[in-house]
Amino acid sequence: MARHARYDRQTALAKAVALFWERGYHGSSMKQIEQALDMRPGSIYATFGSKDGLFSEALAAYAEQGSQELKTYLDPAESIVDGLEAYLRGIALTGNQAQAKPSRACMIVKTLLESSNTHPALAEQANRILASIQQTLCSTLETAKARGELLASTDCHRLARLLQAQIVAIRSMAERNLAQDELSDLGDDVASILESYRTRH
Amino acid sequence: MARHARYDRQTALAKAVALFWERGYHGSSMKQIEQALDMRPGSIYATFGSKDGLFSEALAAYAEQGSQELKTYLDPAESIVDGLEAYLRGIALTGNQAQAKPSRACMIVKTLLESSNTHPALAEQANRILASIQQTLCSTLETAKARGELLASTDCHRLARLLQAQIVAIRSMAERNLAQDELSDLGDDVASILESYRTRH
DNA sequence: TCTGTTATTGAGTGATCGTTCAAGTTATAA
DNA sequence: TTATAACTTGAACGATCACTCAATAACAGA
Repeated sequence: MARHARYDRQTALAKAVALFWERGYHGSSMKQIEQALDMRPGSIYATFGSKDGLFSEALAAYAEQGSQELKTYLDPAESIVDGLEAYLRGIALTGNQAQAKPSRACMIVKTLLESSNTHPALAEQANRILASIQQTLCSTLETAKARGELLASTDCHRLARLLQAQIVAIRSMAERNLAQDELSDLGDDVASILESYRTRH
Repeated sequence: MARHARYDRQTALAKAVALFWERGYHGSSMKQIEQALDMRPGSIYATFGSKDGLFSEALAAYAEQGSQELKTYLDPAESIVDGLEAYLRGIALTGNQAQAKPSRACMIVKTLLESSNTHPALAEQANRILASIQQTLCSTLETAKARGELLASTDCHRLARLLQAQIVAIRSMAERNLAQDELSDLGDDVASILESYRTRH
């Protein structure tokens, strides 16, 4: 029919995630977006509709890659609870990651805190994503409980909420300029919280 | 000598705290600041120097009132650890507060996450405040340990860091649209983390 | 090669950003 | 009363904001 698109949508989105994650919604100007995506305003608006639309898609993409990251800890683990503890310790590590991330804190939480009183639509999306993650954690914990990893008295909904709070906590504390060992100690301490819900052998 | 100032500096600062806490640095325009403080630009710049200067003073004022709030939990408590647990449960409550707060999340954390890659001076200030709070928590825990409230094996520096992470977690989760009982359950679960560091009687 | 379709370009839109400052107002000191 | 110092005012500044659109370029099918 006609001309090919010069830009790959997924590639552009990945670059948008990096910029928005690093600088936030209000902190990222269209000028910076144009530079980061190597696209001119017309192309950006033709592809994503608006700055809001681009941010929204970027946030969704970030959430998807975040849930994949959790899976990479759960899959090779001996047990689900082992995997969850490894995940908590993993996100507390700063040094050993090959590719430096745009920000240490979670983009979803950054978005929630930034937009809750300034941009209701974004806040609602962040809320929906967090609720979805909590539900995923809950299902994971239910499976662990069915496998006998967790005490029969465990309320998985409550524990999922507590677990999400711990993830938020580590990622936010990681944005501070703490020493590596301080942060990994925190990771250990947080991971050990799960131990009190575990069945003893 | 000359004319009186029409504005009380502390009153203006309190209004600035409310606005910045609610909307963040980038989300608050000078127009909104003028309206919130009922001051014209010239007066604002004569009094606070710049938007940055005003925000910086507002953040410091917020930190001061935040540390006072902790004291109101510690002072009447039977023990230090009781007071800390009451504080954790208290910040998880949304309903019973007389005056509605501008935001549920902590302004210091909001500032840290918003400014870490866009406004180094603000991020540095947020970092310093958080380090100072952690030090205060550490001293408090040291006292509790000296009184025999905490296990002799307790590393107070680590526990202070874990405690601060829990405060950050609750306040950030409070920005979600969770039901009141969900949040208070989280407060209970977080408070119970301290129990494992407590001496048994 | 020509035609139709779609993508890209980038100068330009009005609005708003943080900030300035000359002018006006209100007090005190002489 | 007068002079002077302190404070307030608000129009206006250049820069930047998110966004638009007519012109141009690059492809496909005939």
